[in-house]
Amino acid sequence: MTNLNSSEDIDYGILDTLVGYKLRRAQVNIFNDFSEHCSRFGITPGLFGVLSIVERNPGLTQTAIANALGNDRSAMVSVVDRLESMNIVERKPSASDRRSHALFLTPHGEVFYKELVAEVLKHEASFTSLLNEGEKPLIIDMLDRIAAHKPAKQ
Amino acid sequence: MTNLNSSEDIDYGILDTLVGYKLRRAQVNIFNDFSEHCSRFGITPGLFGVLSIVERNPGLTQTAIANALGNDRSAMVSVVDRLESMNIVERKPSASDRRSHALFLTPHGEVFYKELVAEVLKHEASFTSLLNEGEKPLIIDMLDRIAAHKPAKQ
DNA sequence: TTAAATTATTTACATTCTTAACAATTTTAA
DNA sequence: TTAAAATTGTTAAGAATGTAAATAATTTAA
Repeated sequence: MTNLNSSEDIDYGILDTLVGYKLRRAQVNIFNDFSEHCSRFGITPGLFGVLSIVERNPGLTQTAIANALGNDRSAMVSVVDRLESMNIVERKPSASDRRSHALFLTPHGEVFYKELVAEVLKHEASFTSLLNEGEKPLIIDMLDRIAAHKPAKQ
Repeated sequence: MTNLNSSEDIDYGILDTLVGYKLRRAQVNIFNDFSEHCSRFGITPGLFGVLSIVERNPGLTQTAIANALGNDRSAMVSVVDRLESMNIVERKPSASDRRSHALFLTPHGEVFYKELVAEVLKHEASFTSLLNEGEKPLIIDMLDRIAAHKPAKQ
């Protein structure tokens, strides 16, 4: 077989040198695997992020969680609606501010989250096995730098 | 100011250890900066990927390009439509297969792409400056591993 | 105490991705 | 050679995600 137009024959040019492109390809792949692992839970990467913050920081408002995750406030509404309909999270009136909702895991949510984390850790281990000694903390450090970088507008 | 609910007070829990989460945050940030740099060209990261492949591999079919970039071929249609409407890319009938279109940069597309790459390289340099000696090839290598990993279905 | 800011929410919209279907064409197999 | 299967570009529909603007309720600041 002559392999015409197969991806092995492709010259990626500058793409092969761009961190942004490589990040994208890696992120898509790892997110797809995450979603496969967690499909039986009905949980996407985005939902898992919210759950993780709520579990470790019970009582936060929706806006605080959105800020923590770099999301827009308005996007939280449907996410929390969904998690509430799954009986995983509940909105409670905030004691200090009657405009806002404090978010908590429900008792079922606590159990659910523990099982979910076990699955997420399997997924993570599968990818971490690709990294050599010391590489995981290093890539996380580099990714933190890239995520925090705010270049001056020009 | 007591900084109530500011992101500094947030416990990210397991998220802080997940390569997938860190990848996501880094990727969103670098893509936003890419888009800002290239907004005057009307080019998104996705369009730039297609242009880069076409420039280095003139005459490829839409499906071959989609495969190279990990996209679905149906998504190529509107992308190529857009690039054609910008007079950057043109579809030509394939000599060997009357079902397919061979893609090429137009003469204007060649000039356009050169200017675009100059801007992309400025963007890239801004982020590469965050990485120490030897870290860029290393992160690209790690990202390649993560992007290529196909865990066995379980 | 008024004016400004913030919260959650709704709505609308643009993107992006998937999936399925289709006609035209090519490839494969009988 | 011919019939069946696969491939190409395309269209259409639906889901997911992100963004932006507007609103009422409430809080904060002047």
